[in-house]
Amino acid sequence: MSEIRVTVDVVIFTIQEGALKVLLVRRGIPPFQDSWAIPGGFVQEQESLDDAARRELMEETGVQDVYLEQLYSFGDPGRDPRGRVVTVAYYALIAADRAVRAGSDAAEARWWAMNQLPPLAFDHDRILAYALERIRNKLEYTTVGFQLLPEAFTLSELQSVYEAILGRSLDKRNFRRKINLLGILTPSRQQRREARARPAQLFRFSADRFEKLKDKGILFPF
Amino acid sequence: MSEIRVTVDVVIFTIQEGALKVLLVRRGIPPFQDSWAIPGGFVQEQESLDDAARRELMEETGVQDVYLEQLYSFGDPGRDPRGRVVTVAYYALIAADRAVRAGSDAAEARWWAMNQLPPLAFDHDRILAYALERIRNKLEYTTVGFQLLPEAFTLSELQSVYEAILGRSLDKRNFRRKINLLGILTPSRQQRREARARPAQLFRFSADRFEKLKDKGILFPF
DNA sequence: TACTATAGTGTCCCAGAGACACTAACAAGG
DNA sequence: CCTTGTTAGTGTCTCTGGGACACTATAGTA
Repeated sequence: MSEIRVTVDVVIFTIQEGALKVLLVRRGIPPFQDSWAIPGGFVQEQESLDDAARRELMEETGVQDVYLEQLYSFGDPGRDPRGRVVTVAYYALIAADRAVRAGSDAAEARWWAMNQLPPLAFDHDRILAYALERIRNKLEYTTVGFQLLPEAFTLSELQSVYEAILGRSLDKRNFRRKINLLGILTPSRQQRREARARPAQLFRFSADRFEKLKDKGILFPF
Repeated sequence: MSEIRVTVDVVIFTIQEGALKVLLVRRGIPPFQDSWAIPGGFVQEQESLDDAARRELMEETGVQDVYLEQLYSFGDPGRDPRGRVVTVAYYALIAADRAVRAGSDAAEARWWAMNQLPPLAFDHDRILAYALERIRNKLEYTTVGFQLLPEAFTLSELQSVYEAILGRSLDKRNFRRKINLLGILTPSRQQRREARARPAQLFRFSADRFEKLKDKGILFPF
């Protein structure tokens, strides 16, 4: 009767070479053979939707404890030619320094820049568009941007994450003023020295100060 | 194997007596017999999730063409003691003058004020809390508030909708200034005369001006 | 005609955000 | 060691949006 196959698809974002990238897997079998698709799989009998998404993420990238959030559910009849499938889409943010492995199993997997995507299977273009919209919005009133950086980072690196996601350049002084005003960064004692340039101060995200602000109901305009 | 029952639950909001109310149905059978629940039902084989939500809304209230938006999907194993059920939650906004019928079928149904809810079945308290959070947020950057009013309304009525949803009182002059600045209301020629008081100007929501602003990427701060 | 109830209106002040240009510190190469 | 190239870091002005705040206008009713 009304039993439907339920999958989770996980849009996995990271930052590479100053660009926002997404992990896609190549389909080895029909339908949409050789097309690229968002990694996903069936929800098991005894796991929650969140757990299923975490499991998929682990299988594809080997990482745990990253930012993961439910996005939207897609369930048009006919979105999968094999039969009725409802997918609960998630998106995940992986710090630049942890996004090493791409694809544990045999399937081909690689990172794609969001502005140069291949043709996608199923309705995955819609899902990706929606994920991009969501992360752009969240960037403006939350601290998701920090999830894409290693523990210690420079202000320039943080700014380039924002620019990569928003797709436009930001004013350096205005950006730093806003970050300072939030008061959620603690300077590290160290500096990062790049070749042939002035060293930059390293900072860490201070979650405790962030929690205090959140408890007071203060949001985070960017 | 991995077939799961999928339902849609629709949180149906309206404004009555200056308060935000939600439509709940009394469960006639176990589990949670005699508890109150969000109206919902199984997704049929050949309908989209949106269609299923629309159908539920029609069955419960007899209304069509109202604001309807997907909220979130809830799928913890054990949320329904009878077995694995994933529910895709929606919420709907019904204009005050259309929210007449409550419950077409035999089941008992009634409107409950959001600040005086009865004990709820399943995880429906979570769903309701999330719906309230969503509509509060959306109120601040969209025009969902207008969906809860009849076609012609006074500024005082519009303000009381905002106050009912946000749960706090707003300043009359600041509120009117903001509405004016948006420029999305066209004054009607008529007035509404209440007993024993000065008549109020009636306005209509002008969707065309709204669309123009939206196309320019202008959002709606409240 | 006085009383009551709701409609309608303007100013001041503060905070957040955008536009804008120069100096500082390091490395490499001559 | 001095010049050049590259990135880091810093302050002001101005505009706009939002919050706080109190009185007059118009109707009905007693």
